[in-house]
Amino acid sequence: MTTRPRASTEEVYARVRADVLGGVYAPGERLKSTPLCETYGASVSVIRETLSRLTEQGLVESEPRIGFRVRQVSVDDLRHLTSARIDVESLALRYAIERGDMNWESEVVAAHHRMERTPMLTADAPPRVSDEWETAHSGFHGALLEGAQNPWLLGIATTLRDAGEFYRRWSQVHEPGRDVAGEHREILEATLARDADRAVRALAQHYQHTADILERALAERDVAQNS
Amino acid sequence: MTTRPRASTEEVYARVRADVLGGVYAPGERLKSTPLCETYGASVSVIRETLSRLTEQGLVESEPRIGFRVRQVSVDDLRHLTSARIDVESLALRYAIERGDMNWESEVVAAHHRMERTPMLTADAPPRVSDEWETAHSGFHGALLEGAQNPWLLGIATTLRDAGEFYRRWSQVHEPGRDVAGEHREILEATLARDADRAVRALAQHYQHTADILERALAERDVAQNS
DNA sequence: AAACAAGAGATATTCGAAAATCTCTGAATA
DNA sequence: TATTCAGAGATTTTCGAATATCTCTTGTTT
Repeated sequence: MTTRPRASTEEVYARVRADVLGGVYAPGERLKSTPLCETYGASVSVIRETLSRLTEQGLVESEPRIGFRVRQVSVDDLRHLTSARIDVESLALRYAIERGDMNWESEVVAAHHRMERTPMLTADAPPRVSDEWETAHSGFHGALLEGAQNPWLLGIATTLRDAGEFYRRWSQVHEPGRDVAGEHREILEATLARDADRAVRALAQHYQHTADILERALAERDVAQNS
Repeated sequence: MTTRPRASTEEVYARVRADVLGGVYAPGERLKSTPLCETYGASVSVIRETLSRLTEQGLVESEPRIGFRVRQVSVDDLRHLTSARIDVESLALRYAIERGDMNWESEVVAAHHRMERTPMLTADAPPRVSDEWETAHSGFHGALLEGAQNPWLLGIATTLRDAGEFYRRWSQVHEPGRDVAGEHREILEATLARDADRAVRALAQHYQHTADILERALAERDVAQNS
């Protein structure tokens, strides 16, 4: 089995994207081509293509003739994003609960299990949310919506999730008292019980809770910056 | 007042995008760089950047190392698209009706007036839907959603609208008996009356009606191709 | 005849230099 | 002192040639 070598552009694109999403660059930070070329070992065309793709996704902002920068964050934007995300994912979850078959259910259960068995925090000091858990978490929410069987809806949900990821990774907050596992269990149970109202309520609360924590962190950061 | 000369990339991008959306290239048609370079008078990097941006939007499909092609269409895809579009726009319209201020109302009325006063069909034989009307039509639906004041939601709606535009322009069907103006008036009236349920119902019917016509045209085209 | 291999041509991709544009500094002017 | 201007340096943008890859034809082998 030969592993077809990926096109360089694809690889560089994936790495830059992961780095932007992973908080390697600060919101609003300029992304100059020359340094990026060195960092990722690619030529200016490849970097440029990557950045314009990310711009199209809203992860990067571009001003023609001036340059690219990581997208800005703000409390207002976070609120809009959260609202849109809750609305769209609720929609998709309802479809999934209505239409999802046994195979979908199994995938959801599997994804949930994977997430539960992945350690959430790293051994660092202070502890960070581990990349593995983030992936598993994303996988669980993705699996839930998969049942809606509408590629357009899924695509939209993914875009919004990525934008949310950006906020989350950047702030790297975590609330000690929060029972995230419990929130997920509630979503899972309601979904398997095919109780759409209850599942959607749980999902919305889950996202709203996260957003509230992020918003507080964001506000604190702004205060710190202005002083 | 100096008109800042747009970056060439931006101009080429806009032209290619308009052409893809406008049905100049058939769904599934390959978009080879060399011919495109000549057509638009740009170098391969500029064309490539344009195509990868359009790929990110879902208007163009790309297979690494093989090339770009105009996105495929299918009855299934149209159904998914329509469903997502109705759901998302309904959401946005509800917010708009709930939150929109007097200024928004005025914009909606203005956009509607503009559309009503623009001739829908060209003088060609057979008559086509005029570009001016398409623009005005798009403007009306855009103005409606503007009141939701959520950039994320608006962005999503725009993406879906563009994809729909692609289907519409490509098939260029029009139903002689259909009272499009009446459908729009109903949406407008219900919106101004702040009757969300009625407005959303009218909007959904409007899109579903269009989709049904397109679906029929699409099915006929497939039959014609397979024979 | 079918399957495979080699090679020519077509095409996508990558590169780095050339050109265009922007930004910032410091001197000249009002 | 504030404003304007010129120019050096930094940066983005564009270009077309060089390279890598794919595709299709033709010929060879089984």
